[in-house]
Order: sequence, then structure tokens, then C-alpha cells
Amino acid sequence: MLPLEKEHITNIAYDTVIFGFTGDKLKILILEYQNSGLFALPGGFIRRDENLYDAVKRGVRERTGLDKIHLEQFHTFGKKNRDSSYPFKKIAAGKGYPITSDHWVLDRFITVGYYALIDYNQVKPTPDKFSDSIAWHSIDKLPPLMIDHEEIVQKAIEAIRNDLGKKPIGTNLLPKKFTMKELQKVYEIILNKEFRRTTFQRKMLSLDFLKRHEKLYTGAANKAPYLYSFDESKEGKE
Amino acid sequence: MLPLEKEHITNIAYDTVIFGFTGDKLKILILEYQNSGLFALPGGFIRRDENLYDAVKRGVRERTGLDKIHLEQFHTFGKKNRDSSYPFKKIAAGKGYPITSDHWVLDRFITVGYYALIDYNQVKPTPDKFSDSIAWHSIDKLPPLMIDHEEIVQKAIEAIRNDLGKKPIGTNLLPKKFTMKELQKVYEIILNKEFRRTTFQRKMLSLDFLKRHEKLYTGAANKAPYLYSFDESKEGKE
DNA sequence: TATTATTGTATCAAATTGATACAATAACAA
DNA sequence: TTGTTATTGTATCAATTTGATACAATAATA
Repeated sequence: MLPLEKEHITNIAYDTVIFGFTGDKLKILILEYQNSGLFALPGGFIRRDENLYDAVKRGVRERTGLDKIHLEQFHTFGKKNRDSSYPFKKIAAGKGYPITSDHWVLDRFITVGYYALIDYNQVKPTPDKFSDSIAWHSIDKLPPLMIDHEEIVQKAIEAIRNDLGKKPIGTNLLPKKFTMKELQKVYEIILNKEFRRTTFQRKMLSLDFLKRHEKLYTGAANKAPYLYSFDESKEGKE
Repeated sequence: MLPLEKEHITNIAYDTVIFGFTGDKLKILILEYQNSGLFALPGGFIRRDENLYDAVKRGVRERTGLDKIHLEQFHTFGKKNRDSSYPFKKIAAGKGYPITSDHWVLDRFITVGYYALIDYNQVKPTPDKFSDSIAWHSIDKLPPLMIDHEEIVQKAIEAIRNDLGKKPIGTNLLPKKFTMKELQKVYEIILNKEFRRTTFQRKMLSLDFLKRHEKLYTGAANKAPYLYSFDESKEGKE
């Protein structure tokens, strides 16, 4: 069944850009609607008795199984021609749901964009009842997305670029313990800029928010790197 | 008359934090509703056939008379208890408008926050039909604002702090020509941090986006400072 | 024990910023 | 005209940060 009007506030929705880091690439979760061949960001409606933030959190939890995630609002999209009538009609038709042309989900929608940062290896992507699949896609190789979702992704990337260094971006994309090389890769991908290994390491260490742990022996025939974690007693410095 | 439901999209509105620089203080425009003693940010509803951005622009134009203004969206506020039923009932009662308890303007509202930067001296603040007065208030001495408008102001200040150096903040708060001292004051107030005069001047000049003009003779018994303007051929560097 | 591909730091040069000094005014008063 | 005073614009040198390079210290493996 389609979502009920009386339970939700109308004309406003949210969409989430859920980032994960594979150790090599930044990826985001994209879902494909059933019977439509349409790719979209995971999004949803806001219940009348629910804070906007909680609605987004619920949506991310349902799709990833994760509860503690870093969520950050970045932009609200309000062009007058923003509506989902094409995809919703297609979905409804495919499922055999009745839908009238004045149904509230077909109306104009303003959407609030959030980005989420999660540990890629902890996630089990789970499709919702309207989507066939939900899967990771590299940000430099996305399928064509519906409505303005490509613009939303671009704004999300700009936002995380802007927040890197101000908010704990690295912490949330990386596992608890990570190598300096992995941290550098996160910075390079987000800022789209390469760093000199020695300068990067010196700078990060001088900022004094990393805790050094044991070495990581991978079996490679060379010097093993140290593992680091973010020192929570020194937050907000990253 | 109250705004009509059929002309607007429901549950969503905007509020604007309009900044002006007096040469000494950062101020924002606050309006006071008639018959209510309530202070609020200038805001409004979005017409069904209007882009969100255009709605905000229209609102700022109506209140300031200015058309070319720097508008920047910064955050959307979506707590579940956000509504304007108290002020709207008070206004309607004062004006003798009939209003039923299920009127759309009394429902829950999500609001999109924008900040505007304008040249303080170019503005004629103009009250709208629901407000007695609209006036400049220094950001460090605001009256108590309704609902969550104080939080909105705080977020706006954080946003402009964050954007300083990335977006043309100075350009839009200062008149066409200004002295280095005025520019420094803008930076100091926004960042809440003092700068050394000589270092600030050297840094600004080295960034190569200022054009030097004639000197400003004020009658003061000391060396006259140069006037500067932002060099539009070198934008985006500020 | 030699070989190879890293990793962690040291070192020195280059660039940026901090701190201070000082000459060059613009009005006014003597 | 010549001091006087409060700025303003730059120069100067020290301190800090960043860029570039070198090199010793590994971790497997031959």
C-alpha cells in the first residue's frame, strides 16, 4: 500500500546520500524501484509526530541496519517542478495499487538532503517494499538518477568536502582502527587532490587527535604500518 | 486576510536572517507582529507555482526594497513541535480575522533558513501587513524571538562564519568602496576574533582580489586610508 | 643473508605568519 | 611655516608551517 496522507506531512520529504569507503573508492547507496528501471536515492516521508531528523534516521536504519550513524543535513531542494509523479505512477501500476491523479505523493515535493557516513563493512543493504535492490555505486560511476537526485549527490559531495576537517568525517567512514594510508586515501578522494605521503603524515600526527596502536601485519614483504584510531578525548580537531 | 491554502504548499515555509553591517556592528532585521508583542524573523510561505528560492527572494525584496541581494540557504528546521499557532491566533484575533483551529497556517511547519547579505545603507525596511514594525537589531542584543527563531539566527551566524572566505561575504555587506579597516572589522565581527592590522592588510592584498582606488579624506588629523573595491575579474578568492 | 617494497622520520629549503619598527601623511594649533 | 598627534602603509626579521628529498628501519621471501 502507498503511504497514507493522514500519517504524514505533505509536500516535504527527505533524501539521503549514504557514503561508504571501500578502502579505495567512495561509494553511495542507490536503490532501484521495482517495475520502473528507475534509480534513486533512499528517501522517504516524514510522519506527523516525528522530528525531521528522526525520520531520516529511521530511513537509514531500515536500509542499512545501522543505528549509530553520522547524519548531517546539507541542503534543501525546492524547485517548483519537483515531483515524483512519474516514478510513483509506474510503481503503483506495476504493483497493481490504485492511485488517483490527485494523490498526495504525486504533488510537488520539497526535499531535505542529508548525508550519512557509515563503515562500509558493517552494512547489510536492505531493499524496502518499493525497491528491487539497493546497492553500492562508486560516486564516479553512477547510473542516471531520477528527478534531481544527481544534483543532490553533487551537493552532498561538496558538503562533505566542506565539512572535512570540521566534522569527524574520517572517523565515521573508517573502521575503528585504520592505517595512515587509508586515512590519506579518504582525504584524497573527498578533496579530489593528492597529498605527499610524508607531509600528510606529519600534519595528521601534529594535529594530535590520533592514537597509535599496534602494527598491522598483512603478509606483505615490507615494513608494517601502525594502526591508528581517533582519540575521543581530543575530538573536533580533525 | 490570511494567506490562502490553495495558493501555497503546506507544511513548509522559509525564514530569512537579513544581515547588514553598520561599519561597527552586525545587525539583522527583526519584525514585530501587530497586536501580539511577538518578535520574529521575516519569513513567508511558498506559492505552488514558485521556486523556493524565488519565494525567499520575493520576501526579502518586499521587506527591504532590494532586488539584487546575496541569498544563501543554510539549514532546514524540522522539529515536530514547530508551529505558529500561537502567534497566528493572536494576530487573527487582533485583526478580527476569523480562523478555525484546523486552518493550514496553524499546522506543523518545517522552515528553510536563508541568510541575506545587504548593504545596510541602501535599505528602507518596510513592514508587511501583519507586522507593526521591522527594524535592525544588533546580533548581540536581540529581543526574545518566537518559536525557534533564536536557534535559526545562531545557525545563520555559524553559516556565514563558515562561508567567509568561500563566498563573497564582504562584497555584499560593504558598500562598493570601503577601507581596509572596515573590511577587517567585518572579518573580526563574523569570526569573533581580532586580527593584527599589518598582517591582515598584507594577507588581503596578497590574495589579489582587491582593487585600490583614491584615498578617503574624512577630515581626521591623520594619514588618509585608501579605498578598495572587490575586483570582479578575480572573484571567488575572498 | 641479500632483496624488495614500503613506512617512519630527519633534514634543509621555501613560503607563510607573527611581531615590531618606522617613515609618510592629514588636519590642526602655535 | 613648523610642530604635534593619530593613523596608515610597508619593511624587516624571527618563528612557524609546508614542500621536497633523503635515508634508515622493517617484513616477508628467495
